[in-house]
Amino acid sequence: MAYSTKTDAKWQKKWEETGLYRFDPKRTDKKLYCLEMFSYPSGANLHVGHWYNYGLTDSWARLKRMQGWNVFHPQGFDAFGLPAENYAIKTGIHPKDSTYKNIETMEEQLKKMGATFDWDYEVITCDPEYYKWTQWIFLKLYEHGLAYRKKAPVNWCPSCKTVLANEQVVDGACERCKNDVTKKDLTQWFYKITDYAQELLDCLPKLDWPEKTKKIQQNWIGRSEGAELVFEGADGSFSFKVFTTRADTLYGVTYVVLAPENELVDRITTSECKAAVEQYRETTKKQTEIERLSTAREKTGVFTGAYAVNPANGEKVPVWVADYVLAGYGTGCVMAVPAHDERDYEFATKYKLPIKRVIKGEEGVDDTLPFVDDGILTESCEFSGIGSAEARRNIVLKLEKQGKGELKVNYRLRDWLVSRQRYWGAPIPVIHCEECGAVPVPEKDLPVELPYNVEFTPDGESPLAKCEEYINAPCPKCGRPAKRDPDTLDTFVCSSWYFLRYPDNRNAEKAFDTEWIDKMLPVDKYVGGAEHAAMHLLYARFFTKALRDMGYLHFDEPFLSLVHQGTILGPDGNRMSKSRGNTISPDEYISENGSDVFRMYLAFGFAYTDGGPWSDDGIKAISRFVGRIERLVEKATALNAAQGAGVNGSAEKELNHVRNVAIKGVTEDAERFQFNTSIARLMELVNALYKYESGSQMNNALFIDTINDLLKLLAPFAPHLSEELWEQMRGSYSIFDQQWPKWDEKALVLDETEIVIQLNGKIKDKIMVPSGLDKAQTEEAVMKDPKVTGLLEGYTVVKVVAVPGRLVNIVVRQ
RNA sequence: GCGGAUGUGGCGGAAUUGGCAGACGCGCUGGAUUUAGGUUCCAGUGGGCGACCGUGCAGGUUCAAGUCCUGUCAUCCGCACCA
Repeated sequence: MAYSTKTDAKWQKKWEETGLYRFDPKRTDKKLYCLEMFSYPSGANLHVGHWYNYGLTDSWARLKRMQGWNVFHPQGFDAFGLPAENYAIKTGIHPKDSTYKNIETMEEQLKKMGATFDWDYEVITCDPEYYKWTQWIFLKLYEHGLAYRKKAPVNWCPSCKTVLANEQVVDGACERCKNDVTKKDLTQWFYKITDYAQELLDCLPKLDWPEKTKKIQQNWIGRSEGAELVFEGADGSFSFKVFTTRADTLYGVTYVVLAPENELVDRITTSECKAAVEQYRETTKKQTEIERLSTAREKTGVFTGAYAVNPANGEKVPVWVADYVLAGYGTGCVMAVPAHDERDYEFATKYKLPIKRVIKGEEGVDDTLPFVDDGILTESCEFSGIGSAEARRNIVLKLEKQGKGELKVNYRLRDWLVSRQRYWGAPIPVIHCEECGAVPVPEKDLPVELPYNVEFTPDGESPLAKCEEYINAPCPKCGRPAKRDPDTLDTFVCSSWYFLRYPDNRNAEKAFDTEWIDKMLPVDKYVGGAEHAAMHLLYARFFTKALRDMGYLHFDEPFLSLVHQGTILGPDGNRMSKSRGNTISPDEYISENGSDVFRMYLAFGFAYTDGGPWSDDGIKAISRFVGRIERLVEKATALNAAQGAGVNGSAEKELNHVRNVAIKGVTEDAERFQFNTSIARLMELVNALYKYESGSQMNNALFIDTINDLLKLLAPFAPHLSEELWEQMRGSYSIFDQQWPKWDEKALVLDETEIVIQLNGKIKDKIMVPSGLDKAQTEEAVMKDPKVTGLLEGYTVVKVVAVPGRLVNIVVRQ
């Protein structure tokens, strides 16, 4: 019977019945935690991306298993989120109902993939048993000062009366009603990830992660060294700090700028300027972040009427408000040095503010303004004549003595806003009491369960706020009537610790057992999309470090080794999308060819981390390859296995050579997620077996033995097929309990090696020499070869470069 | 605008520390099997008649460059004035 979905079903059943992939909790010494980023349970079937991520990582896990590792390979669902809630608003189907239904479908599909997932350890983030502990972590963070409340602007659609996610704002307008979106300040919960900014940066070099991902995180954290300087109001009624990396340009400050959102603006704006400033602030609110931060746009701003004093020289400079200054970065105030900053230069030119040079270029350097490089100070009192680098330090040190400045490291990273004005998420376990303020829900009362009966229609309030039986609760401290926090947690919170829950998913007493997860973690291999390079991966690292500092675990990093799969594009080379009509549905291909053919095509047709365009022709090639293997097994099972032994003649040696090259190649390539070349080595082995089989004499034992190795090497990539053929070869169940083949170094070396002969770097000929010659021997063998002496006639040899086993380059002169 | 990545036959893609460019496969060509088509099996296949030329383009380093250096172009992806 040829391989088909029937084969898939047969073995999936047997694997399940025998519990083949069950993790053995007793063998933690050889544990290997292999994890793919879990998925959102959408209503649709598994798409090619799921297969590419899960199918091939599963192949890697199978390889590791056969190498003797006790692989922990769990799976679960990131089940809270916006799509289910939007779906509910549209159709009236409750998010809980649709989500659990989708999970059921998806589980079924994932099982059909034939992966080694151990479903006993499944985690679903919208289960109260899970989010109970998401809430518990919130309480712990709060207890340790890592969760706090502050005001922050949200996108607000005045017409829908609802808060919008960035992706729901299209060109400054509400996605649904097309009205202008503005900003609204709400008091919201934050996690203090900035406390860990430095450590998150410091630990990056040690991680076995793609360099570009580390770079993204490094940029996201954005450490910059500079200084905080104090500017006082000219009338002495106020003061504020600015952050600058260019303290050396302090004497060139001709104005200062506050972010429009800065609270100081209200206090300092003079009555004559009030109207203009207010109007400017309103316009700013309507800008989307993209518009506001666009470089193409002309800079705008207004004068507040107030003046501040330059702490270095006592000069009076005007205070402006402009939206090119961001409230969330640094102090939200900037000292403007138009002569030495492009943005300030542009702004000053437009509003006719003075421009004062305080830095000269070194000898011969073009220092036309704006001159933003380091140079020599000028017009800067006692600092004139010294270099920028030195001045940056000295100027701050001088101000420090007067209490007007200090050296300071600033990070671009902002605290993580976790409040969402949504229903379908983990409720924030806090009760707001008029007397006692924000009171955390006591641990014993967790989980704060999400009520089922709520009104989703957006009307300006969090859906939970309108649910009377939910929102009203007695204050845990004083017992008086109070109200629950109406918001839910960002779904990134749920996914920031699921890998900690997997190994201990049934624990009803704790989020996880410390001793146990210290054994099970860190995750040894984490595989998922590059789009999570900044946020998810940073948040998960932060959670790990925070929980470590609270003593709940004792490792520093959650994911030791990380791989990003590439993207499979449509056949036209574009990103797959319904609107383009270029989507590929795995289901049709699988029912026609079987899941292993589909998986192997994904393995063979692409460089794993690059991805690329889909091709139907590629899948046919794999189908053919499977047929070739089946016919080999058919031949082998008809043979008398007792005939023949060892590796003797040259044909046998050649087959054995290819076999060992394949073992080495597959072992090393699959290890580093280079599945395409792994399959190529298997194809070579199959070709060699055909060639051997067509020869005049056959050593049955060698042939059969080689086929057995072939099947083992194939097993990770085509698990059902290999298990089936292994059974036909009368191997004992299961092939996945067999030992991974080891290669024989001796068999990798042929008797003779081909050496390339180059003359002045150009290839002229090739000769065979005995293998294993060293440099001098290679040179000798080549130089006395008649072919070479012939080549050299009429030339003078200048130099000979010999590379053993590869080539000899002879440098000659006429 | 800034940052990152990529660029190799007709196509997908291979090439340890710089050491035979194009592994493996698709496609194509030819042959065998077959009544025929398909399937299967075998062989050939970067370009050029050739000396030679070929890894986006132009330089450079080296006995030797797809690989290292400088510049440049194109495509894709992130981030958005970071003071």
